[in-house]
Parts: sequence; C-alpha cells; structure tokens
Amino acid sequence: MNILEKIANELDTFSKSERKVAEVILASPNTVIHASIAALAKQANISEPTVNRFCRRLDTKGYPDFKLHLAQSLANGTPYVNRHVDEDDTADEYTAKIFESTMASLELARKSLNTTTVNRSVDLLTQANKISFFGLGASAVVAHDAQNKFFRFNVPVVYFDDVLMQRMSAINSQQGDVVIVISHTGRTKSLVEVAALAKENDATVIGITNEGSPLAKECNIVLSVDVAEDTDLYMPMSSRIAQLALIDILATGFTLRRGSKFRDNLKKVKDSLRSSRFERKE
Amino acid sequence: MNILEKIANELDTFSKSERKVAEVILASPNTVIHASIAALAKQANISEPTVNRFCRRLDTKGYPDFKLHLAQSLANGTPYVNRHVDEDDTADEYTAKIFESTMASLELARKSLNTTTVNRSVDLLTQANKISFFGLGASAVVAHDAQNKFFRFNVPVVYFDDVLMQRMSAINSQQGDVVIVISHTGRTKSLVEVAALAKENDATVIGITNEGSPLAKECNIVLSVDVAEDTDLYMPMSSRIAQLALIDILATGFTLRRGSKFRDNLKKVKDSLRSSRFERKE
DNA sequence: ACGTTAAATGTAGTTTAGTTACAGTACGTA
DNA sequence: TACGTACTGTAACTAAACTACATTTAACGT
Repeated sequence: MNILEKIANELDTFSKSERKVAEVILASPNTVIHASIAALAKQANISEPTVNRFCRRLDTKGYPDFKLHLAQSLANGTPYVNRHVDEDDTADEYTAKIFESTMASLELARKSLNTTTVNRSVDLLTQANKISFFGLGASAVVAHDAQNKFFRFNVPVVYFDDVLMQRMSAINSQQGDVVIVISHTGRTKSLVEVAALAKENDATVIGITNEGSPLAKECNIVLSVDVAEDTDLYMPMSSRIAQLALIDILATGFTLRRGSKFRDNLKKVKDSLRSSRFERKE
Repeated sequence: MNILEKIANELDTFSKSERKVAEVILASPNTVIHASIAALAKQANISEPTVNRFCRRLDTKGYPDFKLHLAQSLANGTPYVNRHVDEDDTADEYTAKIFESTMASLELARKSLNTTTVNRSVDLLTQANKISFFGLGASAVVAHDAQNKFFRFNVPVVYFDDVLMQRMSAINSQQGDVVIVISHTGRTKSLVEVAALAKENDATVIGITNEGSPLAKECNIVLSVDVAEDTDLYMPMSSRIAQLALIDILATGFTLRRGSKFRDNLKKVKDSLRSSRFERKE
C-alpha cells in the first residue's frame, strides 16, 4: 500500500511525537524526501531517534528506506481522485477536475469489473440471433454507441431510447436474442419492466447496471461497474463513461472471438466510409 | 524526465566505468535502490567515487538523491499506455488494455485541451438563443449526450444525426445561435458543408474536431482534443470518450456561469424523474 | 492522591555510508 | 616518444543514521 495513505490511515495509532512527524510529512512530503533525519526531526520538534522509530513502525528498515518508499508514493502522485467542482472554479480548474474524476472512475470501474462475466457476455453476444440495446436518458447514449459499434459487425442489432419501442421490441423477442439493458441506478421502472418482458419471452437479458438493483434481479447476467460518485450533483457523468468503456470491451471481445477473417469485414465497413470523407493531405 | 530512460539514452556519452554502473542499474534497478554506494560499486567492479560521479553527471546531488530519483522512476511504472489489443488476449487482458488505453487518451486530451478556448465556448453557449449539436456515426453519440445534458438547462437545444436534418437546421440558423459540430477526423464532407452553411447564416460554429482539418476551417472556434491512436483499427474508441469528457466540461462551465439559482433548476429536473424510479431501499 | 511501572522520548556515543581531495593510470595527440 | 588531458582509484574526512542508555511522561493500581 501507498505509504502516504498508510500514514494518514494510522494517524490515530501513533504516539504524540510520532504524530508530529506524520503531520510534517503529510504537510509537505516533497520536502521530506530531500531532508535528512536531523532536519525532519527539527521541523517536527522532536528527536532524531523518534523519527527513526516512526520509520520502523511503518515497516521500513530505517529512515533512508522510508524516504525511498515515500518517494515512490509521491511518484504515483495520488493518481486520480474524484474531486468535486467548486462554485468559483476557473475554466482551468474545473477542466482539470472533470478529467481527473473521469479517470478516477475508470480506475475504479476497471477494478470492479468482473472479467469472467465479461467473457460470458461475449459468449452470448457472439451466439445471438439478434442484439438489442435499451437505455433511457444518459444510458440511451450508451445504447446508441453500442448499436453503432455492433452494427459494424454485420449482426442484427437495434437500439431504442423510447419506452414504447422498447416494450414492443421486448415483447417480440425470442429465444436466441440477447437484450442488453443499460441503467446506472437500475431503478428506472419502465426499464425494469422491459427487462422482465424480454426475459419472459426467453431472450437472454444482460444488464449493465448496479448489482443488487431491481433491474439486476430481472437479468440473466449483470455487468456491474462501480463508479465514483458523480462530480455533478444533477447530471450523470462518470457512470456513462465507464459504461462506454464496457461497451468497447464487449465489442473488442466480440471481434476477437470472431477471428481474423471477421476483421476483414470491419475493414470493408470502414473503407466504405472513405468516399464520404475529404482526403487527408500529407 | 524519467531517470531510467535518461540513463538509457545517454549510455554512449558515458565513460567506460560509468557505463558499467549504468548497465548494472539498468539490469536490476529494483535492487539498486536498496543497495549502498559501496555495494553498487562492488557489483559494477568500480570504485565508490565513480558511482558518485555517475550520479552527479545525471544532475542529482549525490548517491542518495540519485536513489530517490530512481525510486520514483520505478514507481511511475509507465502509468497509462495505449496498448493495442492482441489476437489471443484473454478477457482479462483486453479488458485491462482497453481501460488503460482509454485512460491514456484522457490523459493526453487533458494536456492538449486549451482552457481559454473552453472558456470562450462556455461564454458563447451561455449567450446562445439556441444550441444545436451535429455529429455522425460515433460522433452522433457525443452529440446525443450533449443534447441530454443541455436539455436539463432549459435552453433550446437540438441534436441531429441525420444529414438532411442537419442541413435544414443549419440553413435555418441565425445570428445568436450556436452550432456545435462534432467530428473526430474533421473530414466528413457533409458535416463540413453543414458547418459552412451554419456559418453563412451567421450562427456561431464551434467545432469539436481536429485542429487544421477541413471542418476546423469552417468553424469560429475549434475545441481540439488530441487523442491516442485508437486501440481498435476499425472502431473509434478513445476519441469519443475524450469528446464526452469535453461535453461534461462545457456543461459544467455552463452551470457554473449561470450561478447557484440556476442549479435549483437542475434539481427540479432531477426530482421530476423520481416518480419514474423505484425507491432506494436502505 | 501517591507511588509504581511501563511506555515514550531524548542524549550522547558509535557505526556506517557518502563525499572530497589527491594521486596514479591510461589514452590520445603533437 | 613525450606531454597533456581525462578518467579512475585510494585514503582521509564529513555527515548522516542508528544504538544503547538515561530521562521523562503518562497510566494504573493501591
């Protein structure tokens, strides 16, 4: 574990003097890695051996070794944190925050995603007679994107962001069809109903949603991605990015499963677009 | 710069003995960071001062400082790299690669995005009488998402992913309207024409596209995000994620500019969705 | 409240590691 | 071949880190 986090975590298990050291370190770790044990002791108003004992308590061999660990923690740069946008942030600030939060979410999503489930989903998708993507609101965007990707595979694929169309489509589904229902919360009533309908009609229902949600209960497979709390109170942000990454993953798994011959097909689709574009000048 | 790379780069500028040290370090940097200067000297079959001189040549204060830098290089662990998916990757592998590539792209996008331009775009958006988002293919998804976000702001906003609708809408645009045209390559003919049409009709055209592309030339403002080469040869992946992050940024800037009273409005929109959802059980 | 004991902290001395100054060696050039 | 420069090593020195022990502080029981 990152030694800086460790210090922060164990702050209350430290003795009085040790806490002094800890606080100095946490306040400006970048200075500390260039300071001698004497300098650090002085700054924390404690003796050198106390610093040394502090280092040992953190499972390092001594002060130099501790500095090494500290340097490594810093290099990791407290990677990406979900930081909330502030009322008086400048364009510079909120831009940075949104990028960071997005990345923090992806990091989290990566960790939480179950690749065995991914694999099973890809299995099902490759065998499907027809693939449908359903979503509403922000999740409709994800469904839209999924259609876009799977359409290139030359498989029957549809996407609906309209409640009625979703219902009709679900009712008409049958065995061999795969229905992917997308909802971050998994609590949108009409989508839960659509999932149930599709299941009743023997379609395989894959949910891209929260584990344990009402929607999840109606699904044969649940692909859940944990996501950092949304940066903006009122708009879904990170959740849909993680979902899109998941779509990429499914699409990639799909092409890999289909083998290299299949990929020639993709090339054809791409080439077909060429005439609609301006040539790139060298 | 990463000190390990630096050593590798400058290998041929080193003297004979220095190269010996360099090679030992490159061979097993992880051992070196825990070794004393004496141990390292012995392993490289050279004297201690030579190691010291080696450290100085690399712009460090001495051996301990050098070890610090080395430790940081190692911790950095080549953060996020754009890694291409391989024919025989397992689900585990391609999942990891896609997440990593996506994050690498966001990292790149963050660096390349000009926040002054973002700020100007937000300015224009807040003053717009009507906002239109146009995109095709993968970029249609981004436009779709943008509509979703800006719709909550209770401003007139439309999105079209149909060429004819885009043309009609562009022709009907007028001064005070803002048209946002989205295209990764910026070379899609019909979109370039739409941008030109909108501009002729005195709308302000903002392009989310490649700087220097045909589309960029037709725009009043260009929001360009550099993006790592796409992981998949035949499908856009990272580009649209970066574009979506940009939409988040614009939307966030928009709400911030409109002030806190405006945000109550967003709450209302969100609350209005409540009845369509299952209650969360505690 | 007082004394006892254990834990925590500091002081001083020791050891180890790192650095500097200088001397010797190797190599290239005139 | 002789000279000079750049490189490398030896030995002395300095500074940093650590250990052992003394002192203080805090906690607990009487």
